Amino acid sequence: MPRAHILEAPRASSRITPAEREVVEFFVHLGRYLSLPRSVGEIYGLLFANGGAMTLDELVRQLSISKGSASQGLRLLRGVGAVRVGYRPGDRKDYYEAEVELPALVRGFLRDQLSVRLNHANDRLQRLRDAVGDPANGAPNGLVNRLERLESWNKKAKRLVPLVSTFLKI
Amino acid sequence: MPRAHILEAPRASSRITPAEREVVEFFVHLGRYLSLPRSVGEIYGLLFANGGAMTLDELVRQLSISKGSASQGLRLLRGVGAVRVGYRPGDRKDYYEAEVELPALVRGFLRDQLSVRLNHANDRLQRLRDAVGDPANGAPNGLVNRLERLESWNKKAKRLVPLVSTFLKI
DNA sequence: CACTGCGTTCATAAAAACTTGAACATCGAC
DNA sequence: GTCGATGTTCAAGTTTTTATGAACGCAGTG
Repeated sequence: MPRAHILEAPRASSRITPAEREVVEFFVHLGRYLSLPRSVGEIYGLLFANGGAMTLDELVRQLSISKGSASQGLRLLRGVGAVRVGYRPGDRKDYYEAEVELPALVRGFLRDQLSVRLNHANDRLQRLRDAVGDPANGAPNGLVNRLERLESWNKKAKRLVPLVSTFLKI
Repeated sequence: MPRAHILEAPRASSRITPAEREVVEFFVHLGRYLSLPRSVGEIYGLLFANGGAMTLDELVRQLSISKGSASQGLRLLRGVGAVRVGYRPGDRKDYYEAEVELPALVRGFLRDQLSVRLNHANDRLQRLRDAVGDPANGAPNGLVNRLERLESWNKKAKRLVPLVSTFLKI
């Protein structure tokens, strides 16, 4: 058994700098508004701070998170277009890089999340209005009317999406 | 001890109708996208379905939720402008009513939530950029630059808010 | 073939969010 | 003043979400 160095801290291959820590915390904080897990904010934050491409392994070590968290967090971030994966010839590792262009991010969100949800909500609304229309269900006065109004708002929101896209693409 | 009626369900003073139940479920579902607690969706949903003004007590009974949940949920909903409180002469109860005008709701959200957060984020960003600017903090190459870009996006988002307001006010 | 490096999966542990209910404060009525 | 009705608060219990790490699958390499 080698000599014990009890005061020696667990060694990370490369420690993150105070500046990086600050940026990571900023994105963790920001992520809270979007109900994102802390680990996701940390991963994106470190990739953003670092600027270059990093491997899953580096993220695990430098953030002291588990491989599972890193893998799942990266999947989510890839899913919304917030990180890109890169490859290097003769290297089996995946290299992750933060997408730092807000327009690209928002475009991805509008396209993949918001529009889908608006359509989904519209379907549900139509079915709801029909179900409520049946007199047997005892709908309060004016309810069908209020639901129809909801539908018209939904349509308006759908029209808003491309407007926002245009504005941000500038 | 009175005679037991083991098959008798607990009696609510006035049961909600199937139509109302459907509407409640719709808003619970919708609330999940906004990360709102189930109880909040239920409360808003029932107020929306009902159309009229209801007391905290009625919400508690008809939704079978606790007084605590109802009180806290109503506070949240008041906070974002989704319900209004009304009074009646000679009655100490508060009467709650759903705000069903989307423009009013979104205006409230943009004004009270989004703008505040954008400003908050901007403050944090400026402090972050300054901290990161200090060479002692070991910032990676180009980080200050990326942070400045974030700031410019933040400003762009702020400019977007009135645009959306205008569009929805139509 | 076995072995190793890399990423994913998933049962379980840990943490966070939500709900409950009882205690409390406030306001009028008596 | 006491009493009852009403709404809020908060500690404790419950449920949901997030993190962990061991097991697994897959590709290359030898």
